[in-house]
Parts: sequence; C-alpha cells; structure tokens
Amino acid sequence: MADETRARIKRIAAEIGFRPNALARGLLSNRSFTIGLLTNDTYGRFTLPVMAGISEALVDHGVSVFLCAIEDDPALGKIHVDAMLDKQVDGIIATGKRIDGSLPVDLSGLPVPVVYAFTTGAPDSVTFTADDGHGATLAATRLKEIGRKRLAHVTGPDDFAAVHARAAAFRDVAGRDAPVLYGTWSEKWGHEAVDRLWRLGKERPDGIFCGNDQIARGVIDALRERGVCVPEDVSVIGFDNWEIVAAQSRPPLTTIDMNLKELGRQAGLTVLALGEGRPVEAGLRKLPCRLVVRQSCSATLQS
Amino acid sequence: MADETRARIKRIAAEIGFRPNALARGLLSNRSFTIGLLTNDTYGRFTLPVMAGISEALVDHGVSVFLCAIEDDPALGKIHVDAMLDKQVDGIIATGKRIDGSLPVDLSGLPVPVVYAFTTGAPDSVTFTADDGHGATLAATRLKEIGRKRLAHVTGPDDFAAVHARAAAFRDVAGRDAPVLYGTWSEKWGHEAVDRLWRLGKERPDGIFCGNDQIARGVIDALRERGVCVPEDVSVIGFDNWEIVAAQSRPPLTTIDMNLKELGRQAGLTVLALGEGRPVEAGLRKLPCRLVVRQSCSATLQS
DNA sequence: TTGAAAGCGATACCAC
DNA sequence: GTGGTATCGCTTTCAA
Repeated sequence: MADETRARIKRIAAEIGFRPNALARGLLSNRSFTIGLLTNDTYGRFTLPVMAGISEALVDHGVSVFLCAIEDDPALGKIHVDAMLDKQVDGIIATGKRIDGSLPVDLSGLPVPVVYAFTTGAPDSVTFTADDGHGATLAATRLKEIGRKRLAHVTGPDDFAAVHARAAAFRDVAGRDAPVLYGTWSEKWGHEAVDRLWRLGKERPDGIFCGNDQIARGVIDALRERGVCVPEDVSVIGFDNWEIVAAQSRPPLTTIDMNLKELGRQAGLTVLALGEGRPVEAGLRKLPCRLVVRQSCSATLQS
Repeated sequence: MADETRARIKRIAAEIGFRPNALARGLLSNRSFTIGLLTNDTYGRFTLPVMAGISEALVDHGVSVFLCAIEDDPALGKIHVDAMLDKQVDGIIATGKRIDGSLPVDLSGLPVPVVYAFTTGAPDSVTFTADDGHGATLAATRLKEIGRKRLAHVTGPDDFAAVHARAAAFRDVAGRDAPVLYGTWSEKWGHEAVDRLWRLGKERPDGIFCGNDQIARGVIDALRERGVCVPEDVSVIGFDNWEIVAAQSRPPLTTIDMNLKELGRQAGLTVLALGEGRPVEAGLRKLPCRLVVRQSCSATLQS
C-alpha cells in the first residue's frame, strides 16, 4: 500500500472517529480482550486492591474486566460464570477472602484459563497468595530489632491456614513459647486479648503483633485505657494495611501490607499469558509482604 | 416447528452443553448485554454497594458489568471509556464520591446512554443520589424523639453540597442556632470537635449528629475519654452505615444508611431502559435514607 | 414447517 | 500492492 494512501486512510479514520467493533473482531480472532473477576468478598477488602492491580496491568493490553460478586451462592456463581463464558472472556480470575477457602463454583474444565488469587484453586492451577510467614517474620523481626524482648501474637481463629503460617513464623523469631492468642478478627477481640495478657500478670509483653489491623486497633485502645503508652511502653504491629483502620488509629498503625495490588497485577498478566498459550508453571506462588511503618512501633531502631 | 422437534433440539442442546456465542449475537442485535461502571472512588466505599445493586438488578437480564476505576486521571478515563465503547457496552453508569464533583471524563454525546450516580452529570441526564436532607432529618428527629434537647452537628468540609444539605435539614429540626461544626471526614476531627464543644463550656450538647461514621467514632471515643457515657449521657448518630466502622465502634453506632445498593439497582434498571429506548424522565432523583439503630443512641423512645 | 441464504463488522488470504 | 471473497456464530428473512 502506498504510504500516501495509508496516511490518508488513517487521517480519515481519525476524522470520522472510526473505532473497530471489538465484537466483530473477537468473533474472528476468538479473543474478546475481556476477562472476568469472580469474588465472594462482599466488602471488597481484598478484592478491590486485587482488582486495581489487574486492571492496571491489563488496561495497556486493551483488556476490560467483568466484576462478579457472587457472595457464597453457588447458583449465582454459576449464572455469572455462564454469562462470562457466553461473552467469551479470555480468562477468569477467582478471588476470595482466604487462601484455605474456595468459591462455591467449580471452575475446573472450563474452556478458558483460570487463575486463583487468595482462594483455593483446582490442583494443577496457578494460585497466588501473600506469604503470611514472611509477613509475620517481618513484623516479629522488627519488634526484636527495636529492642522488644517479650513478644506476643494476638490473632484470628485457629482454623485459618494463614493464622497458622503466621503463628509459626512468629514463634520462630519470638521464641518457642511466646504467647499466641487465637480469637476473632475483631477490635473487640483485641481488647479482650489485652485484658487476658495483663491479667496473667507475670511477664507482660512489650511488643504485640496482631493478626489484622482491627485487632491491633482494639489492642491499642485497650492499652491506652490501661494507661499503657504506645509505642513508648509497648510496640504494636498490625496486619493488612487497611488504610481506613491503620491510618486512623491513634497512634497510626505500623502494619504488614500484603501487596495485593501486585498480586492482582501478576494474576492478570498470568491469565493473559495462559490465554495466549504461553507456558506458565502451575502451583502456589507466595508473594512477599512489606512492612509499612507508622507510629505504633517506636521509630528509632536500636543500632 | 413441531413440538416434538423443539423438545428434541432443546434436549440435545442441553446435552452437548450448547451455549450461544454472545459476541456473534451482539454483532447482529447491536446489544452486548454488557454495561460499564466508571468510578473514581478508590476505596470502593460508595462504589461497591452501588455495584452490588447494579449487578443484582441486571444479572437477571443477562447483563454483565465492566468495572473501571479511573482515579482522577482523565487519560485513564478516556482509555477506559473508549475500550468500553469498542466493546459495544449497552450503557455506562458513572459514579463517584460526592454529588457535587464530576468524573474527569466527558460522557456527553456518547453513542450509548449514560446514567450518573453520586456524581455530577451532564445537564439533561439522569442522576441518582441520596437525599441528604432526608437523612439528616431522620437523625435529628430521632434525637429529639428520645428526648434530647441540645443537639449539635459535627460534619465534614463546608465545600461539600451534601454537608450543606444536611446542616440545613439538621437546623430545621434542631433549631436555627444549634451548633454546626465543619471539619474533615476523619476520626481525628470527631475528637477535636468534642474538645471544642466541651471547652465552650456553657450548654453542652446531649445529642450529636455526625457527618459520617468515622467522625462519629472519633466523637464517641472522645466522649468516653472524658467519662461521658454513650448513649446514657449523650446520644450519637453517624452517617453512612459503613459497617466496618459503625459495627465495630463501642458502643455500635446508630447511623444513617444511604441505601446505595438500591441506588445502584435503580441506576442499573434505568440505563437498561434507556438502552431499550424506553422513555425515562431526566433530572436529579434523590433516594430516601434509612435510620439504622444500634446502641449509640438510647433505644428507649420517650413516648 | 422447514431449509437455505443473506448479512452483522472485521480480518486473512487469495488471486490479480 | 490491491481488490475481492470466505469466514467467525448467530439471527432474520424468504422460498420451498
């Protein structure tokens, strides 16, 4: 084609605002440049950052994302999955609230690639999750580094895999018999846990690592009510870096960030690669966490 | 067609799991059964409930939703809008964080219908929002009903339209010179506001209506620190019904719910109607709010 | 009542 | 280089 012609066509195309019809194009190429994000996380606590990462990574590739919140309803799940398949999504990313739970839909044997994030996937699938052990090590190590001697861990229900991974990593750093208190993921439990720790009397902890930011917030509040200063007397570290909780607590919370956005990014790129037939190694991938320093854990390192 | 044939076909279709290709179908019908949700609300505070409502209303119609978070980036906004148009969405719902702000993209003159929710739309468009005045009336009235005499309103920045609407409605119930304190949408400000109210000395309020749940939480915490009991001495009502804040405060917060899910439902059905050419009256629609009773506002009505 | 053909919008590939 | 044609999967229309 003559360069001149090419230029002219392009100009006219731009002039009349020509935009190719992605449906027609998809019909032929068998690619819709569309993927689906399936989630049972109502509050979006985990889903939103993951979604942001996916979208950010894929928008450059012209891919759009269907968001399907299915609660824990298998029927609704099936409806959404069918709708997505009808619309010829290039892949599906399944995400949930915990790595040891799965969505109420069977995603095996679908005609499109599936990647799991923060939820249990079919064997032989690609699954992304945060490295809980790493996060806990980060927290406990920091507490040690600033000179805390007696560490305690206040965390969630002991039937969460993440809770075990964190507790184990915590004890590796804090010592075999450092106290680990299991409860619920709530502020209320953070309060109660402090009551217990202080009632026990003997060696009260000077560093508390919490299983999530809400627990940490409860712990901080309870300590303040007892006249214990954070971070002067006791250092507190949370988990999740849920801004709305972590940044608004008094003092603002030092916490562990699971890098969910990066997790989303990788999941997005992976499902895309799978869709294009590029080889991807199956298995569970644990992404490193990150310590976010605010004021609940003395800022001055003991050097 | 013979009934027998019809049945046989249906059976076989089900057997081999036949699913019509929505792309091909859309190519012909000019309907993709897909809509786009555009938002600049990063945390999903408002977007998620709206999204849930949209999805719930439209899933029955076979419609899927593209979620596009564009922050406040006009370039990103344009990319997402173009991508959606290429994919032949049947309509777009624009949503934001406040009714008196608009998305950084021009959505006028698009070839598909646009409905606005919680964000300023083009003139002549359909816009949904919560009735802030109604919510404030609900709160102030309740405080009066339980016998509170001296009401105060602690709210957000005075450059929010919602703040004005609420303050005006509040004063209609509480009295012309009931104190209204403007600040930020944070817990910190709730604390400060109590300091101010209590320092003023004279007639301390016995009922405080807050502009959002975070402020309310700050107010409650500050009151407790001063030895003031909630709800015995002072009743507190929040705004938003953000579960994570409202349900975890001590005591749990009575608050105003903006019915965002219902708002999403209506926006979804409206954009669908528009797309089908059904007539829809343009203009701003204010949806009523709802009082959610928890424990921060004495439960016993004075009858 | 049923089967065949045209066409939706884009692309790949073929002769010219 | 270029124009024409078949094709993707489905719906609609028209003829048999």
